[in-house]
Amino acid sequence: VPAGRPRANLSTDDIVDMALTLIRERGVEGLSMRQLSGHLGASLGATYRHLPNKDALLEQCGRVLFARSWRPLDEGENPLEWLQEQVLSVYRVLALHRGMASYVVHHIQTAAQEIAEPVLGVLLASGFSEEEAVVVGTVLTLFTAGALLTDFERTVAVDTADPQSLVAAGIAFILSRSGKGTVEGRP
Amino acid sequence: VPAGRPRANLSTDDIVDMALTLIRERGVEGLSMRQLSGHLGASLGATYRHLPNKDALLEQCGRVLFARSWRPLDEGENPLEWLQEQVLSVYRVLALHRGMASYVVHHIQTAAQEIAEPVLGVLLASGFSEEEAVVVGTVLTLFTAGALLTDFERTVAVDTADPQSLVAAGIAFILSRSGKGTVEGRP
DNA sequence: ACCTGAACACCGTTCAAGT
DNA sequence: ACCTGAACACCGTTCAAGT
Repeated sequence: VPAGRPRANLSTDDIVDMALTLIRERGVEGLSMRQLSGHLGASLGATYRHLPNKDALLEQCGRVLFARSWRPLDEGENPLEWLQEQVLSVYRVLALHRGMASYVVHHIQTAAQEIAEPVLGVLLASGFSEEEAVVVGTVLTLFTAGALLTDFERTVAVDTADPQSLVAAGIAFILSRSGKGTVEGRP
Repeated sequence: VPAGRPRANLSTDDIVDMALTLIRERGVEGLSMRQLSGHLGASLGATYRHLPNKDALLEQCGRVLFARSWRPLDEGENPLEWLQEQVLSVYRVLALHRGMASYVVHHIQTAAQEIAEPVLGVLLASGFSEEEAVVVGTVLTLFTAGALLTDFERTVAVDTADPQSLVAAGIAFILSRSGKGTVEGRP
């Protein structure tokens, strides 16, 4: 615990920001409530007055990381390109915060509806049946989760291509199957 | 720690088996080296003489769970049906051992080559290009990993269908895209 | 009213001391 | 030679005592 003078005006945001900084440096595994409080110049009790426990802290960190890396769909934008960009964006943020994947994935699953609607729109418009579209949504979500959770850079097809283009190719493949030719553009 | 008389002839297999029993009852989170040793009727030091640390224990547990649920491809069997069966088999074992997914996924990724070869064979034979086949393999692996790691029963399309048929539908979808009609049977 | 930090009940891991 | 379990250096969490 580094030197720290007592400190008032500690906010929950300060705590979460500092936690994310420490996670970037040492991973989630290396984060302790004592060390965190020390870096904030606050006491252990002061930190616990803002958060009921460590798990709640990590949940909030996950939410913040997701919010930072997630851009909502612009009107008129191609939902498939948008989705591809979002997955890679989340992927990059997670690569910098070891151990946070499972906390961020939770928010991705929460955002599943936000994702599903525009994507299903395009799929239906390009020839998928409604039943198929649901399956495609599931495959997309779980593929994304798998890519984010497995640290697959080290384990899947390391020599073939860089991870980003592999993820991009995977998403493109999943979306490329359609009843009437290739999926492109909006409805 | 329950009553336990001192014990000789402690084997690594005994330790791993007992660890898996305790994990089945209370999850990985609830497993401690002290409690494990107590249930084995052994001392903490005795347990550590068989394993360098807790992580090594969990790695071995993951390997054992994988071996238990994995059946190699029979000669003459349809690789795609086999793969589908294997994914569901691993899924079921993991549902019984909370928190072990990440340890078992490691072995699935190790087995990726064993999976990839026969599956790619079928895909190539049914019209995929070699390049596409690599992508399909990646999608399959990451989809599977995602399904196993996210506890998706609770978060994805809960109302639509049971998890098993969703996984099955996902795998079927991924494999259904081919250059010349539906993928079926062996080459 | 707010904050502190010692105290509690645990961890994983080690290793001097016993047999 | 093998085993034990107290000891060490940590945890997350609480709450009496201070200001």
